[in-house]
Amino acid sequence: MTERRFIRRGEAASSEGRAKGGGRKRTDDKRERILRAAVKVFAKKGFYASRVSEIAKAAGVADGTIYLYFDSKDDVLESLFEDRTERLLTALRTELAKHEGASARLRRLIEMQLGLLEGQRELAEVITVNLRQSTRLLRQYGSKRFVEYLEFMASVIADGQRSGEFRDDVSPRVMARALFGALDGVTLTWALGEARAGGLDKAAAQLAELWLRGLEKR
Amino acid sequence: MTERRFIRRGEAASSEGRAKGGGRKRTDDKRERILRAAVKVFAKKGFYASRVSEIAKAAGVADGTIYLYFDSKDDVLESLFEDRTERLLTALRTELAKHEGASARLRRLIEMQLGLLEGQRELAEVITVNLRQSTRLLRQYGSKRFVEYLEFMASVIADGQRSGEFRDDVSPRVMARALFGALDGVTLTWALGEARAGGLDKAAAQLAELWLRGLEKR
Amino acid sequence: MTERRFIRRGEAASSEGRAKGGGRKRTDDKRERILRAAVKVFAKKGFYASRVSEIAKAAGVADGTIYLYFDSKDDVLESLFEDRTERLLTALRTELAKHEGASARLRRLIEMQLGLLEGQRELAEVITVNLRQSTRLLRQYGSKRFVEYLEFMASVIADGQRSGEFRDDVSPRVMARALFGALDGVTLTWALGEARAGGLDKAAAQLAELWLRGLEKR
Amino acid sequence: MTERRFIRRGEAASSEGRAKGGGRKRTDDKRERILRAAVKVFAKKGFYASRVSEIAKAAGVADGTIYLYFDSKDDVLESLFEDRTERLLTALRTELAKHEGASARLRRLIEMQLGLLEGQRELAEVITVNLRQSTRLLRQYGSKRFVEYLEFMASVIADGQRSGEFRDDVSPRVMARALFGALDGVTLTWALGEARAGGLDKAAAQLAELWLRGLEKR
DNA sequence: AATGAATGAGCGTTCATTCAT
DNA sequence: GATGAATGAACGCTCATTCAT
Repeated sequence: MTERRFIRRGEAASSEGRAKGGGRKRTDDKRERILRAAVKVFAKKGFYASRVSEIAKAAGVADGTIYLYFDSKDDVLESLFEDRTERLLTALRTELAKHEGASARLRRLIEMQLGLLEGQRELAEVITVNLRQSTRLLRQYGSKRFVEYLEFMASVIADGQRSGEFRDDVSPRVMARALFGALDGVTLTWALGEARAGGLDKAAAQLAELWLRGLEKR
Repeated sequence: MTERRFIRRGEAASSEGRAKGGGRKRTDDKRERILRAAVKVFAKKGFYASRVSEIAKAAGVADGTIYLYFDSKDDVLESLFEDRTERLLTALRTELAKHEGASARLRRLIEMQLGLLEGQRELAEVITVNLRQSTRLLRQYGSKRFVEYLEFMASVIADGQRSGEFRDDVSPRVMARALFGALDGVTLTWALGEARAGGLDKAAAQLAELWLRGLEKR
Repeated sequence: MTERRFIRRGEAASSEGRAKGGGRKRTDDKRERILRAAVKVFAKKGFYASRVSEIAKAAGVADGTIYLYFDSKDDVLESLFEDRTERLLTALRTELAKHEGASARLRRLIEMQLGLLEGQRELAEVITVNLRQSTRLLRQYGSKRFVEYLEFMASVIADGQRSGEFRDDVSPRVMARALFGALDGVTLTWALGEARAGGLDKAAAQLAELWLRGLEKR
Repeated sequence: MTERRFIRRGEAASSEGRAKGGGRKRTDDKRERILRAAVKVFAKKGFYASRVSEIAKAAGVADGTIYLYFDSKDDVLESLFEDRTERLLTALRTELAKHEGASARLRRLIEMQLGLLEGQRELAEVITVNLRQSTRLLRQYGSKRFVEYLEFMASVIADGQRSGEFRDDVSPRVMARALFGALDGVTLTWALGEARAGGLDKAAAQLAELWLRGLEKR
């Protein structure tokens, strides 16, 4: 709920800001329009089955226009991923700063990753599924942003270990990968399945509980 | 280690058995040869970037021969996935039957899923990455075998809840998805990264510990 | 002679008209260029032995361009046939309107069908031979235009019966089919043979005489 | 009716004769079986859309077996055509010998060409349609047999001119081509259409009448 | 900047033919 | 002779990308 607003607000802010600020032309809208169209198209048909012309059509621009904003089809997916991950990361950093204690922060992180996607089924599909479809993305698994995101998760865990809240006999990185995988797996099933409202929120509560108990020092 | 043998043994058994039993021709070899070649090629380049002709070459057969055993390129991936999942499932059932208690069984499951892939980096890549590249596979996420596999995981958890070993305030299915995701995420990072020997074994121990504590009733 | 001009004029008119009228782009030229190339290629090698790439090369366009104007290779043949039949039909209607009496009109029709192909050996070959090579064309034997053409022939005969010029104990449709077959057979032999100049004109005279005597009421 | 028997008898005679006479092996049956299967398959799908394996299946032999009796797929069609044309020619020569006068003989010829195909829709389709689908057949339009057949028709007309029954201001060869085309056109329409019983017989009567009047000297 | 017609390299799949058994 | 698994050359079509306007 609240979380989704971060993204909305973010998007609004960036485009309005730019348009008004005057530094950049309104064409920034176009970039964003293309990305939004790409989310829809990729979610519906998958990266490989999606045609550049379909994205163009969905975005209301000419095929060639896409190449004014992106280097290639791969770049569209990559940019999409980078862009959305950046937003999530920004929102996370802002939000987690408000919470004290590794446990509370990890719980919030879990809630947010899943919460941000509730109601954004298409984006969820793209992130969970299509991410693995671009050869380039794969080979550099992951993009800078993704690595950054994982490192952020790991740092939350490491902080907890340092403060004595979490067991320190586990690798923060491995745990971060595992946690991301767990969240990703749940999201994937949800997105490809019925995508029931509230489904992810419930899952978030259960997962947070499980993970916190699992990491708890005793 | 031990686990890998299940697969090896399985393969050997099946092909020898058939060759001797005489029911099928030696062409069974060819199907298996194609699947093994596909693992290599898909792992190296990804499903979409892989060419049927490359698989054929790697398998030492003509391009057309592939179509004597599979309907399409998609079908090769699908069959590969079904086949390997079935083997894993069979091995798991055999192995878990030897253990008492949900905790012991869940730990063993985690060890096996990761253990079976240690040393089989290519297969690991195919299963974790390429699985999400076939449109057909995606839309039916997943294939019968995959659902069967997830259900098997859920049943181990549900058994633990029934016996009082595990908390019963979590959904076995959600937990199964999350656990699979966690294992999958770890495997993916391992496979695409350095794939250090013993890496997955260590991760398995940590994950088992975390998961069991998280599910533990108290 | 005179007749061929109908086609020439028709082509010129249509493309000029479009270019000037401005409704369509110059791409109409391209469609026509492809059709003309297809006539040459189909005539030389037959429909099945003709390669799309050969047509493209002969037309001076890229392979893919053909698919901007036609759905498939089959569609090229079909369109070719429809297009040329329509032109013939239009020319016939214009010309026959100038003649009084069923006999005179039938004679003119025979002269025109053969006359239009004199000097257009390739088109003759395509129409007589390749027409029967497209599965789609076959199954719908024939296309709307072809049926329209046969009906037109039948109507000329039926008119003659109504006016009392022709015997009325024959079926106009059967006669139309037979007459078309006769003209087609003669054209085929001519096109595949020496295609001697004036050959079809002579044949036209003989066939007109034979057919008119055969249909004459007495 | 009577006519069809020629073919039946002919077929029976040849295979029985050979089987009993002992000179050739029973494999001649196989050749004939393949040809009959080819008629069915070619008629249903056209030459190009027909698969050698389909013919083999329809004939109840292995794919490779076909190559023991024929050089290629083209050769199957060619042989089929040659074989059936020869039978028709033999039947025609036998039958026409019984009739006096060019008119009676030409009428009989028309009746027979159409009559032989009544009830043999598949063969009719193959002869009228598929004949034009083999590049090789086309280029040698026609095969020896076909030319022989046309020459036979021309000779009947030439005989009539010599005896004074027919006008001598037409070319027997052109007339033969035209007549064959007329019969072919009628047959094609019939075969691809409803193929109503008696349809060809009626058409034969009308065509014979028309042609004889058209050729009549007066 | 925006367009969209044109490009052409690239690939999955087919199927006539072969040949070891 | 008969088989049918295997072959691999061949091709229609697609679609990401370019570029003249």
